[in-house]
Amino acid sequence: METETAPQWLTDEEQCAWRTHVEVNRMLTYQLEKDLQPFNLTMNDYDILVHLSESEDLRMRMSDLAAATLQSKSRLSHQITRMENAGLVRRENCESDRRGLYTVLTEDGMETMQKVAPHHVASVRRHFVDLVSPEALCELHKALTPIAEHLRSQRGKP
Amino acid sequence: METETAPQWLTDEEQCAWRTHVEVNRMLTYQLEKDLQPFNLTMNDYDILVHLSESEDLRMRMSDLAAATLQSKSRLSHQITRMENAGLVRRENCESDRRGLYTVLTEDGMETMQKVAPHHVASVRRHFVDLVSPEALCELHKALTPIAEHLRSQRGKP
DNA sequence: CACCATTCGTTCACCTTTCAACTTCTTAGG
DNA sequence: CCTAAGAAGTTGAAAGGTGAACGAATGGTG
Repeated sequence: METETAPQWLTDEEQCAWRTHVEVNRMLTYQLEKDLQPFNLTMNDYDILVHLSESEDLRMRMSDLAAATLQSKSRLSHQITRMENAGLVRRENCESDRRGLYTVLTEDGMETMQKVAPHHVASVRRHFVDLVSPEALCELHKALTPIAEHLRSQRGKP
Repeated sequence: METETAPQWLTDEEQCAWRTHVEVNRMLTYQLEKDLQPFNLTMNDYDILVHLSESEDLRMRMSDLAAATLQSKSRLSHQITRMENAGLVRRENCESDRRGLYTVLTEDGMETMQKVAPHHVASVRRHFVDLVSPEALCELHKALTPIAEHLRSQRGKP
């Protein structure tokens, strides 16, 4: 049985919007990464520091952190090992579930965070937020919201 | 002399828009990548096939292709080696500049492209384009345009 | 013309990510 | 309880990415 249908190609407007979106993402990632380099941090490092610093007791379970930062457990494990060696975080056993581990933000990690955050925020402003009007930013957010919801609902499906 | 100024933190709206943007990008990349996997292609592969198929004589210089796909020459060189082994492209000497090489789309590469494109477009629709109204997509595009321009102007600066 | 800075693309050594296998512990069912 | 299914996290090997260094070719300048 035939299930093929004519492909629904993108219209010019759609294609243009799509390509811009992809391009912005790649270039933006590149710039933000570059602006963090002087501090010897990657965006992944920074993201993890943010999550930890916003968590109760400055700690998170490995699995939760992996889910929150959208990466595999394996990748996170290697990543945390590196950050541990750099003194930014430390592993700590979990009493209630002895399979589990916490990643805990160290004093050093917190200081690094506080030192770097202003620069990173400035970078986000310079390359993104400050380049569009508050109204446009709001429109952008409104447009992305349904997409974010859809994608969240797709996480780890077939 | 003191050059520090109070950090311009993001407002709640700004932060929310920003985080959504980052999140969408990561999840979207993940989904598109996943939808290409059954065809044994990565987005990088696909992107290169698109660029080549849209070029005159189905060929591009390495440097131009690297610039177009926003990756380092080194990375592209490895990437093309892999794609060459997969039979999708082939390297060809450049007559007018004997330092140079062309990456040329092969017959196989073209067929792969034509086979995969409808699926990829469907994927882009499913996870992005079709989730927002044409008006919202247009707003999105309008909001991103100045950002894209800014970032293009930053390419390879200090 | 001869020179030297520059460009083109590859390579090497090193780091990061992926994937599957593995250990340890928890938990639901009989 | 005991067992089997499954979750938490790590590990190690293989694949992919980075950045500096390199050889070959080009092209503007004196």
